[in-house]
Amino acid sequence: DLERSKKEYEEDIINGLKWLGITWDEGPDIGGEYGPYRQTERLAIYRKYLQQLLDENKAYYCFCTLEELEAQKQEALARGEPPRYSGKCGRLDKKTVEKNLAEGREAVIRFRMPQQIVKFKDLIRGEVRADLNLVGDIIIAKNIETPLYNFAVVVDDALMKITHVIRGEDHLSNTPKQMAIAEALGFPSPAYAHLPLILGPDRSKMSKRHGTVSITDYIGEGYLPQALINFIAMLGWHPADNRELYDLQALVENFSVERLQKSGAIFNVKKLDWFNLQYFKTINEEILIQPVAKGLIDNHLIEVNPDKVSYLIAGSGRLIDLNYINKAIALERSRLAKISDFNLVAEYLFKDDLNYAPELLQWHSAPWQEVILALNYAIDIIGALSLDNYDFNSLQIVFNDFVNSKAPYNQDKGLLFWPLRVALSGKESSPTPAEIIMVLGKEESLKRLEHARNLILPLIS
RNA sequence: GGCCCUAUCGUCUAGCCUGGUUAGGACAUCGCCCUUUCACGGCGGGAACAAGAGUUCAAAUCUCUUUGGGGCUACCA
Repeated sequence: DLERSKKEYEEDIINGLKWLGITWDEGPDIGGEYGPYRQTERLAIYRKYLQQLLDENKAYYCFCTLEELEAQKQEALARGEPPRYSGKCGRLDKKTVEKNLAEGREAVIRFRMPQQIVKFKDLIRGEVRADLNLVGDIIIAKNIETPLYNFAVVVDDALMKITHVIRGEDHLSNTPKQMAIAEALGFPSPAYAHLPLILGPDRSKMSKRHGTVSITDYIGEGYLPQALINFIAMLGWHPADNRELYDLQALVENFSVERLQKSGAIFNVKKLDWFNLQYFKTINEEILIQPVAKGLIDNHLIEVNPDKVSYLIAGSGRLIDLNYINKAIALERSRLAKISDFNLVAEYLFKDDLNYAPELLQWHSAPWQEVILALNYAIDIIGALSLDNYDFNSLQIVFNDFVNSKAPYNQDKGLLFWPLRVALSGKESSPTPAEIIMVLGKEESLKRLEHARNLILPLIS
């Protein structure tokens, strides 16, 4: 169908498969012995076989109008019968057909469906039987130049020497038709395996209305190919043991058709996220820097500095470099399941005007005086330090020493740490203050603490 | 409606073929620990054989029926 064969769809599919790490030996992008591989480029081939069926009287022209067909269909339905073509035009004599054609009447091509019960062995479902009497003479081409799916794939499978057709269960009922066409053409039928469908949360076939369905979209959402492959594989296949993590190679080594599932599985995003986390944990931070920087730019949190090697915090003009981003990633790593989470969870590190209610600074409704006191202590401590000489651990020790030696903090550390956290991050959940300080640096940290203090001052009467 | 496929925790599933399991694992959820918050991590809990009948000493497992779910029913693929 020309409507669907847009170039961008093709590229979408090819890019998605490549991203997943799936390769192929032949295809529209790399050619091969059995090409061409685009159905739009195989029209001459289909025409030849269409003509063959016509010549052998295994197919015929049908001149019935859409209106007639619709009327018949409704009639059949009303009688509670399966709607199928009456076969009327199949009984036309040769002269009439030629006359009609010569007059330029519109005609589709129908296949004379053998009236029999067929059985075939599906690799997943075992023996499947279908009654072709119920199907009727299906249309296999809109005209000699425009073949339809059920006919075209049969020709393709045979000519391309396809041995196994593995596809969705939604094609199960097409299989007998295709086998009948193959037989009429004198082609052998490939082995068939019909996979269960992936379902949306409402248990119906997963589609656009369920949200994200295309690989491209999952790439955009920051998922890792290993996670998507692993997750989808487990949706329809399961090993005998309890192993969960399989990369593509392990899948290839261990896969077996026998262990394929028969019933449809609901696509559970939470589990996909878990798989992603498993692989995300193993990837090196260096690899994350560029994609994360790109995400920050796309979200207008930072912009590239004219010098091209550093970045500017949007709005404030604070200068940061890749090392800063690197430290930020390390800091938030455990809160990330995928790259795109970073913008949300680490926004405060790339945004200098934090918006939070002053009340958030109060640990268990501590009085404002206490909050001010805590902020002041912190400002003194940090102000006296040269952070270059510290790392997270040694800075944490400085704070711990202070807290342990001073009441009331030795009784309730939150009294000190909570206001710091909020002042530094603007949030109630964040890494520990010492960690944030090591990323922000002395200057920006002090600025944020002072800002918090200024926020409170007017509240004290 | 007709035809076809299918049925174990909320979800993905192991077990079913070759009857005898405390019906196992993972995600999610809940609780506890770690802890200044969150996350990570560790430990633990609750949670399923769709229903009925039959065969059998014994049924998730074999047979039948019912019910549920899904797909197809195009001059789409």
